Amino acid sequence: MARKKEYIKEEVLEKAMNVFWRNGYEKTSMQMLEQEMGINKFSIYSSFGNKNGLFLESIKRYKLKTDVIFEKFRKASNGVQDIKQFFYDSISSDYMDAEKKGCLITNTYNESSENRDRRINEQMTSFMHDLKAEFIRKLETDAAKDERTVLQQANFLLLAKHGLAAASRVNTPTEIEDYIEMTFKNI
Amino acid sequence: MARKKEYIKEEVLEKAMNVFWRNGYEKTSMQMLEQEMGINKFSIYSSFGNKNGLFLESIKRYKLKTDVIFEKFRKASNGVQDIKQFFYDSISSDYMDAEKKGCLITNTYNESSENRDRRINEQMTSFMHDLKAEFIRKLETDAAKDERTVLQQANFLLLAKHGLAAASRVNTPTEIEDYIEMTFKNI
DNA sequence: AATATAACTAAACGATTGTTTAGAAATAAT
DNA sequence: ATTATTTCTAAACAATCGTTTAGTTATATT
Repeated sequence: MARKKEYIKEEVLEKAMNVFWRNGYEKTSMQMLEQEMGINKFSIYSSFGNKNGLFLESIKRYKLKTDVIFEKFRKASNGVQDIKQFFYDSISSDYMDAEKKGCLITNTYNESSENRDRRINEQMTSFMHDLKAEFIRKLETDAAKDERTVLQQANFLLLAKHGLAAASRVNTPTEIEDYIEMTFKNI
Repeated sequence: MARKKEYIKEEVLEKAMNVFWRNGYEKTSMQMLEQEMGINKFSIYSSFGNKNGLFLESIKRYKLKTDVIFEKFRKASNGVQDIKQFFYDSISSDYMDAEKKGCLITNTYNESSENRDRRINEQMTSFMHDLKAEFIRKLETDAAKDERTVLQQANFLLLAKHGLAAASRVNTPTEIEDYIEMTFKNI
């Protein structure tokens, strides 16, 4: 009864996610998205609503993508060592090439958090919450740590991820490795 | 021979610096600056050239402002303990009220670093370089640390400052204190 | 084959960005 | 008091932002 779409929604979404990943939300314009996604603004708006909607879908897709790492992390059973491995996996070139810098969600978190779409904030909050919960679960496997220590270290590791995100943008692999090793030296 | 300025350059610069501090470079518009500085766009441009020039002067002024803390840091003589104290001073309410979040220069560093004015990048690089040099000097006072360890820990602390900048935007004072304490636990 | 509907192209929308400019107001020197 | 020079106000600038819309093209159903 009507014309066919000339693109696959998930394909252009993947491309959009990569643009957001490289440049951040604010620095990504609809013009850039049009070009990189290879479809017209009209098609973007009809498929994703608006820029916020497209970003929201991109974040959800990012979560799916990183879920592989997160599941590996969740299923592992070496306590604190798993967290360290998770840090290394997060910056591994397997799922992140040179132009995609850091963690999309952590980066977004660092962009000024006000005036943002509610649903996007929810996605970020839940991501951070899940991560923290998993940190806590891993830390708790060490019976030597009391509850206060566990919470303290979980917060520390969550913030360390911000340092890692910053590092993966400007520092060398050696410096990044140094940073991770130092972070876990007394955890 | 001519009309008098109706504002004091350093006074309006102080106000501009605070606006940049609160919002970051990109999110600060000339309209906001006009309003907060209390002078016309024409006056801004005749006094500071353009937005970049105004930001550059703001950074220089920020350096002057924080030099008090940095000098205290430099002159102290308790080695690593001084670095920790410097971290605490950096977030103290003495020089930073609730709306100014984190370190202006570290924040700027976290904003995408490309397409920026050369002179601004120089200011930031020199700030980071000076900070790192001082970290190294303090760490070296501990004879137990070999050269490699000193460099490794200096890099770690520099990146930890990014985590602190992120923390000071979203976390509670207790969490921030936890973060600092944990950072220095094994330094 | 005709029709209805969805997806396309491409231009325009109003708002906002940083920057410039024309003209009025003020002041110091003549 | 006139003149020269600087600062002011206020409007406009071109460029870009995210978003919408009018009109054409293609396809599934009748």
